[in-house]
Amino acid sequence: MQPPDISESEWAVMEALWESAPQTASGITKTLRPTMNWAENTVRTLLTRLVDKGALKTDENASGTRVFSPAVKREACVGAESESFMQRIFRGASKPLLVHFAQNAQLTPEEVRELKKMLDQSLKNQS
Amino acid sequence: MQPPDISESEWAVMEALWESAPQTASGITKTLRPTMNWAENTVRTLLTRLVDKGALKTDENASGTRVFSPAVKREACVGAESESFMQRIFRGASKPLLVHFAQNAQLTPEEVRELKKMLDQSLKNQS
DNA sequence: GACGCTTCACTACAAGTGTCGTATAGGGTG
DNA sequence: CACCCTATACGACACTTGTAGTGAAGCGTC
Repeated sequence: MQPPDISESEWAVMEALWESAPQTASGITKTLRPTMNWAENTVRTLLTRLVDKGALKTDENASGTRVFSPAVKREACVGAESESFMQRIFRGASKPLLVHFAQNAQLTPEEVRELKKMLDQSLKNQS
Repeated sequence: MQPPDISESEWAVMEALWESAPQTASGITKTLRPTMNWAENTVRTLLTRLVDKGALKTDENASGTRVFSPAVKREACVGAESESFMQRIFRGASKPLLVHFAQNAQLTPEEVRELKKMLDQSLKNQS
């Protein structure tokens, strides 16, 4: 049940559905129209592939049209992607990664405060 | 001069060269042998592709054999990859990303201290 | 000068991606 | 009923990636 591998375009589709589900194919197309300017068939292909991969599940709505919903949690996918990204670029060392993002992120003082709190928390939970 | 897109296998090759350059094709193959168990031709293909992409440059050593060196800095590539990763997964918001990694990274108290310092620094440099 | 190893340029080929187009089937409308 | 629109399934096609194999070219040796 590990989150499947989700490609970049597919990710956009997943986002739309994590945001609001279930949706029909044409609904999703409309949702995505402003950002990705895809033909409906493109979206449908992505949907089919995502269903194949087990990332989405389908059902029928009242009028008998197929609707899609996520079958995997966003957090799980984010976690998996992050992990593989970290392996790839930082060979598993999270510190340099955090350093990189800490240096390059434009954070507000507020966010910095929050993050520092999180870091402390992470120490405690580690036990 | 933007860092080109470097695939996963290609990263392994780049890492070897960032670690020590210049190297010959067979040298790199030997360097990588323990981790990736690739045929020399596989490595050569990756090298050719990386040269095509402009990520590597070549020269000849004393004995007339071709040697490869990085044409792009590791930091630049890490930055580019991180940026595109962040766009893809976090839609540009660095905070949730940092939150994610801060929560999931197993950091030592030492590292936490260091990171908190970095975060403070990043605020100052921002101005 | 024929032979064998190293180097290198080409070619190969299956999966996965990005982007659709076509063809078909079912339902609502005049 | 004839027609049109929507929904769905399938096919298509070029490009990238992973992972090599083949064949020629150069040089060190017997």
